[in-house]
Amino acid sequence: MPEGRTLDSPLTVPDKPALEGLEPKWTRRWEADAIYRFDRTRPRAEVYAIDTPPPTVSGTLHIGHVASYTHTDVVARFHRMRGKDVFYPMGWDDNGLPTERRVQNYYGVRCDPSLAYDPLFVPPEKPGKAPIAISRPNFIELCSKLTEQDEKAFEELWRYLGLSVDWSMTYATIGTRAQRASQRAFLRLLARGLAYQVEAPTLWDIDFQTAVAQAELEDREVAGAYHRIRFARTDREGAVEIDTTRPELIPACVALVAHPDDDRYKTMVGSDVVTPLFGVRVPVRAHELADPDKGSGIAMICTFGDLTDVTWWRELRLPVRSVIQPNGRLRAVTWGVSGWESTDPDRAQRVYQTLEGLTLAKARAAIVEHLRESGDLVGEPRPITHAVKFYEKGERPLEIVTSRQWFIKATEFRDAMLQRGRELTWVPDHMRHRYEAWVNGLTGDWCVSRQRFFGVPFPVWYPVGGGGETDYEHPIIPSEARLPMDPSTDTPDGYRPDQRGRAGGFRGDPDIMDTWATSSLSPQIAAGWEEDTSLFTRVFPMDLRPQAHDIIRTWLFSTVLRAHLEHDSLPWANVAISGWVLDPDRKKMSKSKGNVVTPLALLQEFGSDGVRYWAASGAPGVDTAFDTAQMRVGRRLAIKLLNASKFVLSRLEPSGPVTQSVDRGFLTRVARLVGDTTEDLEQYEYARALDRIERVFWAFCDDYLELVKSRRYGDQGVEAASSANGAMLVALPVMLRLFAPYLPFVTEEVWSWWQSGSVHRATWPTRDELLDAIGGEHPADLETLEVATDVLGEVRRAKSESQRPLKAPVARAMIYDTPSRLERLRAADADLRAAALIQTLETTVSDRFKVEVELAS
RNA sequence: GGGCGGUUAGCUCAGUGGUAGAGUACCGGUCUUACACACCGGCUGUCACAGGUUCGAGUCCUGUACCGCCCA
Repeated sequence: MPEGRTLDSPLTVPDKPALEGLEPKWTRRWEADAIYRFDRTRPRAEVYAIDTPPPTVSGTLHIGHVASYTHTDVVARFHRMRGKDVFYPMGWDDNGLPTERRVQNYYGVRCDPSLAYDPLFVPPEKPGKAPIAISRPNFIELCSKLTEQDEKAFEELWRYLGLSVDWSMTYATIGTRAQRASQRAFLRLLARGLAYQVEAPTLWDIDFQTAVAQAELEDREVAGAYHRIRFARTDREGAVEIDTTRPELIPACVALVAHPDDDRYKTMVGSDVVTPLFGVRVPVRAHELADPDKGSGIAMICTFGDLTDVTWWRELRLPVRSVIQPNGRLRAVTWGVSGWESTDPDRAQRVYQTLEGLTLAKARAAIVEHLRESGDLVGEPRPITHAVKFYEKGERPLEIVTSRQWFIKATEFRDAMLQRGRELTWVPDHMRHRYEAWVNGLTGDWCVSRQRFFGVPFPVWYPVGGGGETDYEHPIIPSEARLPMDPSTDTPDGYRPDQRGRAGGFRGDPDIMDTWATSSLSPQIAAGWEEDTSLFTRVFPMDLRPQAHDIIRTWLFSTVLRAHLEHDSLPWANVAISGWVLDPDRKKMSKSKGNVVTPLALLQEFGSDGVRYWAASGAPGVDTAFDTAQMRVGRRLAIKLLNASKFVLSRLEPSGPVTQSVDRGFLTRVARLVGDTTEDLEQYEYARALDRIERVFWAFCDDYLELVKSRRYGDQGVEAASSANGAMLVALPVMLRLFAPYLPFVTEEVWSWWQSGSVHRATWPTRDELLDAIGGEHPADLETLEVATDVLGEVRRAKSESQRPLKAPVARAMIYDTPSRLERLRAADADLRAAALIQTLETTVSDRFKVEVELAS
């Protein structure tokens, strides 16, 4: 043994080491020994806190999750071994639409908030054909029940993968703590005027029947058609022709608009035209957003056909004439009354009656027929494809519906958000552009209310006036001590439960918060904001937010905003963006494409370490190809670690100071490796670090061990053998610790053969511990090792090309090389001869390296 | 339309100014007492294209093409 080193515990090396069974064995031990438990006595400076993404439990964990959570776990394990107390909790994102949809399908139910709670309700074994209507409390019960099951399955998978999460710190976004934090944060924003409620045109999904935020939009190219339609002029004879893709909104038309510089329409601006079929006088107006190149260059403004209509309506101060209901059907209208004036109310009514109650698509077809009959349709509709806004989870285009919604102020903090983005360290750096583009493109405040059921309720009631009307202007706010609360079941102070909905009583806000309104507080929820101050001051603001790039505009942005508003700080110092896992056709893995690979079978086939190896080869921010071949390589690496370790530990005596050149050379190489990988990992370059470690390890197995094999058995005497064994016993535990963040199972297994404690609580190796063993760097000895390895390779090639076994003896080997390299080689002479079975070794000075090999017959 | 990233061996990817690399696949060899779930060796390139800077460019600059993503 090297001086000062003793065996920690007796050797227990299996005869045939194997990977099978390591996952259950070690996950149980880690849990029992609380290896990953956060120590809440350490000061902030000694803590590394991670804001783990809470996965959506009603979805499925796919191989993409495995990849990105592995990246974070490698970083967490590195910092833990560096001596940091790692705060690494898991969260479950269980509230919101995905869960509602899953519950609806799983149990065959739908939520009807008008129903009363049925304490005896039991869902059917199998979902029936027609969904059963159940009360909101019953529905929420089912949501909670199902998410609980899902969370268990998720946790098992994460444990099997080897995530070093502290499972005692787990939170759920529908949990009590999350509800309390969300409601408290909301009430504080409300008190400061940063949250407000307003009745305004809002993006609306007609299938989910809820408002949707800008961040949840996506453009999709869909088929449509331009319809050219005549509007009668009033300033003179004739008509003006407009192009629209939405003729069904003619009854909602409030104006026409052209570009102010468009000579075709300049003289018309200010005059009125009359809508076809409905005979409504509407003005012609001018606005820069009218595109002269689009259609006929003059457009119809409806309330509301799209977001540009909203802009025109607001800036041109136009009236509202709304026909779209929240369910996407045309509502009833009485023509001729105030706001619905018509030059021919009877005709308008007659036409409109055929449209009322129809879906928008059917109304469009019907109105085109009317226009054809009346001669107001010019030519036939011309098919086009155009970008239409959809809710990212929706199937039909979004509509714009005027409704009362809660907003959190965002646009006025644009500059502050840009500044926060600059303060953040982004890995990789270029991802900051995504954030900046989003912040610069903000068009409005953040709509946070949703007309759904399974989520955090808005903690407000409203007084009900004498006539039964709701007084939205004077919300009743609970004290923070009452949180979390549900205004649909809780009663405000000073009221009785039976006053709910009655004149002079109260009414609860029916909405719930957007899921991002809760998960934007994930650092606060996990850190025990205002509930566990001792924890909070140790972990907030956190060190790292790991996440994928597709939710920079939602989760990342909203978290930065909330921390800025509530704490006047960043929520974390660093953000690491992971890429996606692509299938072999370079397509993103997604459920809808049907190319999702479920992880458990892979973990079982290749071992968690094998899959983690593949995952950790994907650099931050870079998309990774799904590749089982890489997992197989990882599995081989893990097996190699078992066998090489077994070899090293198979003969510990004699063991002593590292005195031989080849040994010192190799430890010099390992010392450099430790320095390089430590730097890499500090910068989240875990993939590059793994590549380096792996290279040195394979060189250790293929070349170094082969060179010293005979010496360690005593062929060159006791001191030389002691040096070999001593060096191996220094190198092995260093390499095990370097691999530990990547391959937690196999490294722990090997560590347990002769060390006490967990490798995952061992100290990250340092250059100094290696250099202490050899008295500083030995570059000359490293060169000795390199030249010996080069020669060994040449001899192997000669044997291979002669189709002889590697154990075939070499009668004579002539080495051509520079004087200095030949000089270095002398220190490895005996090792090289033994490893390559060279009988006579000769050298010739040359400026070009070459080996001539004469095999013994 | 604006922006970001990418394009290197059949495949997956390293490579930030100094002689093009690794793994894998493929081909051939070896049952060498840590490992046949192994080992050894070989083969594989207009570094997308066109200009430019430089003694020297896969690497820096300009432009083009294609792929992916983000934002309109």
